[in-house]
Amino acid sequence: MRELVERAWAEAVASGALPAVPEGVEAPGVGVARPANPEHGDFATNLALKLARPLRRPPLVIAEALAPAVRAAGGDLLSGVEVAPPGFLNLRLAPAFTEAALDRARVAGPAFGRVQVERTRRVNVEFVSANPTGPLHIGNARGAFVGDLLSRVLAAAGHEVTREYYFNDFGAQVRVLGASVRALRAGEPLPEEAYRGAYVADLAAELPDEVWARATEAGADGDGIVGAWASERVRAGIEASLEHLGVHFDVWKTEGSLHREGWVERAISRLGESGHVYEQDGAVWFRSTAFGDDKDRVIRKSDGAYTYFAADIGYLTEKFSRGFDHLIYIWGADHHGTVARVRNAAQAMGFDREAVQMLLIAWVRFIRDGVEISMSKRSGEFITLDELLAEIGVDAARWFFAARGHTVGIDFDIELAKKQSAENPVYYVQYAHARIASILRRAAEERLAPAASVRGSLGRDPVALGLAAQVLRLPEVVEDAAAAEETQGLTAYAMELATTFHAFYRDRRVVDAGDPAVSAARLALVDACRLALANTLELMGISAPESM
RNA sequence: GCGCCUGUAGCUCAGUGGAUAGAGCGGAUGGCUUCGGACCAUCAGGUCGCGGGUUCGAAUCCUGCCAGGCGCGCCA
Repeated sequence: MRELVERAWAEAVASGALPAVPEGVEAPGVGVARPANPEHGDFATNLALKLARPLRRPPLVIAEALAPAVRAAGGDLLSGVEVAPPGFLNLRLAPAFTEAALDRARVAGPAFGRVQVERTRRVNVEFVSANPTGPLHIGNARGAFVGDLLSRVLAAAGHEVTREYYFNDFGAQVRVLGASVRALRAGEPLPEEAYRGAYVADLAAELPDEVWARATEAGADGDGIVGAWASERVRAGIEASLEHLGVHFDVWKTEGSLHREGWVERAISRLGESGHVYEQDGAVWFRSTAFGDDKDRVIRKSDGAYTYFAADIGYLTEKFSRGFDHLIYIWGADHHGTVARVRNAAQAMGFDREAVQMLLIAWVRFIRDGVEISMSKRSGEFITLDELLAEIGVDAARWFFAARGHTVGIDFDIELAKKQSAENPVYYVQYAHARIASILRRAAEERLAPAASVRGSLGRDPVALGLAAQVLRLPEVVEDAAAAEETQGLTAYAMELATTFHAFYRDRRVVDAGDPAVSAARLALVDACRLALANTLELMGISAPESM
């Protein structure tokens, strides 16, 4: 539709109906919106308002001049082009076009709503990335859902998406976990800094004798041996939890592998080639200030060990070497201080810093009985993701996070969520889907089937056309969601579509054995609606039940 | 102190340059002998944190305040 208006604009200029935008003045972008008010048509463009300034003419005059060109460009696609003060052009779709589009949507089936954006990318989405020292807890929930939701949306827009989980498989945390398990197994008191959750006791009980023997033999190094076993055990549990949420990772990457395979060393020398690496006080530094950071950053400590940041830059080069042209990191908001240094390093190594993007996920305060739940893996006081989802359900949780922007802090009242779950909007949408499925079953009993094509059969019914128009918005909703890297548009759309359907159901009888022609057309329409609901829910990883 | 994020209905949140600022929950009232009442309809509820500015037009952009969160390590 935007293209159509742009084409009309170009032709209006070519034919002399409108003056061209003067040299040196930036031409405005064409905005096409879906008016909230049905009287304003199916689409509206503000082009005339935008052109008022550069052309130095009143918007209404421009709109009048533009209207015939839009009419001509629209051909039989548009049934109406109206000028409305203060200078909007309101466009109305021809029923025949809507009918044809609906037919195409039904043929596309599960692919309806998937789009192919002009510039597709190979995208790496790294998320969760919690170190395997304990089960995922509710603090990890938001990142897991946001990363998965975003991955689904990007894939639906035609991008090639790889979901990646990064974790540390050696180092202090893993040794502490090992020491904790070891102490419990030996019946010794836990070290001061130990992990204390019930899962630690479970691990101690499950520790194979063979590992235990090797650890005992190794003495002090035994913590690492037990830790390696325990962290892999925990990691597998994390993977199982995530799969249970419908979150599947394509790649599990360890920090250790980056060191072993030389990525860290190579990245540092590559960084050195840019001249932004220096030594001071026995440590190796990256001159991050050269790119606007407020201080330089240590890559290798004076004791010879690499910092976490060193692994970050090694990982950057490793990711780019795999051919990704867009790296997305889903990080907790508390990591925002590290954003600049990583992007700076990417730039210094000659990568496009714009291709490296961090999405900072704001904090979620989990509240039960009016009290915030504090979480600490060390103390063992936390609620696992599995426990949370057993309480409120995967579908409700996914909806909850999909409906909110990732930058806003959220209060998640668990009791309230449970109490409201029966009234959760997600069930409203699922109900609409189940209701349509029920209608289709009922129709089959009456020996009525959806029409193969709705051509010529909806055109005179504004209620049917209204539902069809709502159904046909899906591809544009997906495109917008992918472009904005946001999912709230999907939940809003699903709600509106369900509402429109329920109103249609109230006003129009679908299954009517006395009028098979109308029934067939309406069955086709509601089936298309069911398809749009199912595809939208699928995009969010939410089930679309046939009955409930 | 500096940096980033947030502030919209009683609650939880959408809306980031357009037409009368929306939804869900909660509240009030009404609606099936007929395709699923987990539904529908109507009503109440707003200084869009506050003040300036830009614009034909600002919740949206700029700026100064106020409030809350997070960060500012040779930790990870």
